[in-house]
Amino acid sequence: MTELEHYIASYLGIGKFDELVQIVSFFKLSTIKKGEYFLKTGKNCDKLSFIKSGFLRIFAASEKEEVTQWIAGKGYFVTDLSSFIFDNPARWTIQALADSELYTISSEDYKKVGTIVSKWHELEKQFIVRCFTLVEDRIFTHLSMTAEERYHYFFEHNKELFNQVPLQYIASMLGMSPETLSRMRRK
Amino acid sequence: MTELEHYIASYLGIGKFDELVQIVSFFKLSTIKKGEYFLKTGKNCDKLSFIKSGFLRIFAASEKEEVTQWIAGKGYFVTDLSSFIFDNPARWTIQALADSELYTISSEDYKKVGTIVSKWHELEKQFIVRCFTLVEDRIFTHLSMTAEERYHYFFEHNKELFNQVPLQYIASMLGMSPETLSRMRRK
DNA sequence: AACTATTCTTGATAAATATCAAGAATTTCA
DNA sequence: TGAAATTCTTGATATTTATCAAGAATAGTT
Repeated sequence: MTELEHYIASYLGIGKFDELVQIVSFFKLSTIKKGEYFLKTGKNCDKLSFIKSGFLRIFAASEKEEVTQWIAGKGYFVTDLSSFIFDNPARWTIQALADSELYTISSEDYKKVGTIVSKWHELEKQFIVRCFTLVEDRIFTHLSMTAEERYHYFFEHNKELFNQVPLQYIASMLGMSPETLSRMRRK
Repeated sequence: MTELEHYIASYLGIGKFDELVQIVSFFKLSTIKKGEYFLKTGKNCDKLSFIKSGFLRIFAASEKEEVTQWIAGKGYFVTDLSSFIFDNPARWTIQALADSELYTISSEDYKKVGTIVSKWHELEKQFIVRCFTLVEDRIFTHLSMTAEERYHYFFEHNKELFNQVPLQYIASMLGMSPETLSRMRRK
């Protein structure tokens, strides 16, 4: 199995191997250079990508500053889900934090998958429910933890990010100032 | 159209009226008294309810205290989504904050809907994506707003809660202490 | 209505976190 | 490689929010 087959099988639980191969064949490998934009707020997000290597930052502008919603690395899917599914204007801007390799499916091809794979909508739903649960958990961390606890929790689960991504973005994503993150790291 | 038909049509966009009527027929009206539990953490959540009247609080125990994740009122659906879809043990406890009327569908009947309504999984997926987007927005409020801004934002959008629900739960849901919420209200 | 529970408010104080400013370290790029 | 730009750290200080404690207000119960 290729890497992408492996990930899609484990995320979506595609049972039949020939279906899996068909799905994967829709994804095209491309690269994006550090600093380039995958998506800008207001545009339509017509693609869903799987990160083979590199990092992408999902963020939006608030009144005062940029707010980093998430940083996605190897093995993550990236898209503006609402824009991708409903053809809304995107709420997020997505930018490469490093040269990255992406397997990308267009929304056009994505729609075809439903006609090819039996139970696709069921599997897709289940995948989105898992995403929903993760985001819900993240709210819980904001309701029940201090900044320092969030830092530790995140650090334990995402060590790889800390050497490869500017810390200011991690701070924003954790809901604290860069100075505060810096001080917590010292300990 | 009944109230429930109206809500389900607007949330899920069911096109065919006879399908809508069939779906709604699975929902049974029942009542739950103030203080009673709709669901307890660790149990299986085998039902999805629509609130006709009243309020339910969704919460979980953290190390220190109870953390209120959300308070649902009239017009909301309540369930532990992950438990309902995957038959996991529930992560949330759900308790009535007032005598409430619920339209409830069992997970058993819920599964039948997929066989009755064409495009059900598609519609269901779209509904869950909307829920995902709402939760994502909520994270954004924690990353970009102060406690006071979150209070104002929430108050503007949920005025009805403030007279009918203990404020300590609203405070918890907004990620602040009850005293802080009290002080903000004074202004 | 009177008693009890619970919830809410308020003040005093402590703790957590943000802001500002400057210098150090690192990265970028010509 | 070296200069410029960006990012990170650190200290001093301000602001926000939490905690503790007590009394006031409200809701629940007999």
